[in-house]
Amino acid sequence: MQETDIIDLMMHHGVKPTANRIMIANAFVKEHRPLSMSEIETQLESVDKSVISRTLALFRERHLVHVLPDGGDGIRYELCHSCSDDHDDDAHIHFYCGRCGKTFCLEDIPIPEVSLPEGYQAESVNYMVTGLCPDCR
Amino acid sequence: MQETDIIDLMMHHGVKPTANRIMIANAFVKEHRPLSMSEIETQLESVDKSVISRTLALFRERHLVHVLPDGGDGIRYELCHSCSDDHDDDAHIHFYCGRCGKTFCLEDIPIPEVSLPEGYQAESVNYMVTGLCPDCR
DNA sequence: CCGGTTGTGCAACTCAGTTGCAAAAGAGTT
DNA sequence: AACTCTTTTGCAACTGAGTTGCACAACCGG
Repeated sequence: MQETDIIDLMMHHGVKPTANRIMIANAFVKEHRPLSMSEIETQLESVDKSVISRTLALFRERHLVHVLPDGGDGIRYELCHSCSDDHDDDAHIHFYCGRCGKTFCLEDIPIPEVSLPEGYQAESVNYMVTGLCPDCR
Repeated sequence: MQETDIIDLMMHHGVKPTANRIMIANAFVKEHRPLSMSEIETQLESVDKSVISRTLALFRERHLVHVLPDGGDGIRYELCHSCSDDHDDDAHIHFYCGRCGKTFCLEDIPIPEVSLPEGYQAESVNYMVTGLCPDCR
């Protein structure tokens, strides 16, 4: 993805593309995997954590990123590709490596569906496999 | 499950059954769903949070509970039923209600398996559906 | 150039969870 | 029971991730 594409994406979601925001969005493109706030903080030393916090909140509100549970204990943000501007859609499984702590998207693997018991109404599904990634095996 | 069973379970996992620990384990039996630390804190006002913290760490180490991501942003602990004393096993899906914030075990629904790409080595799988529970619909 | 809106950087704050430590409770021995 | 050693408990202090308040800077339309 080019930087111009990112800017387009942000505009399309009603987010003004400032320098900080572009850097943060670029971090997702560069790593190509869901990032935690602290990972972004480490990667972008020059950007204050308050800016990162507020930017992620904004991105989330505008459906530019969505949230998924970290394999460890927190949450991660993933750049939306197929999400519309008012609805999140994230249909692939994720893999959390217990050694390096990274989370990967396995984009080719759709989440298998299940049928819920009477009364439960699903909105979204998260499928997370924990184990060792190719680099850490 | 009777209180004597809980004590047996604890003994079997090498955990000395003190009054506090029995109360904490009972909370899981009573609620019959994964609990967060703060939920336990609320339910057992008389038990100090440091005791809860240390007890959960111990339970976890001895495979009496295992951990799963909270649908929200933290983690929850679930009493192991089928886990051996040195290995966790948790093969059913979970449901997180976005309104009341509770997490439910759907014990009858096994997690559908997927085949991972070359190089990824799975250890455990978590399948979490978010939505509205029967009480909150 | 001006005035209003939006974004930024710093410091202060919050809150869940953890840790240090001394007192209390247990368990085994004589 | 008295003694000693180990484990658990309760309190207070600490920690760290994340958020918020606020003044200043950047931006934008007229």
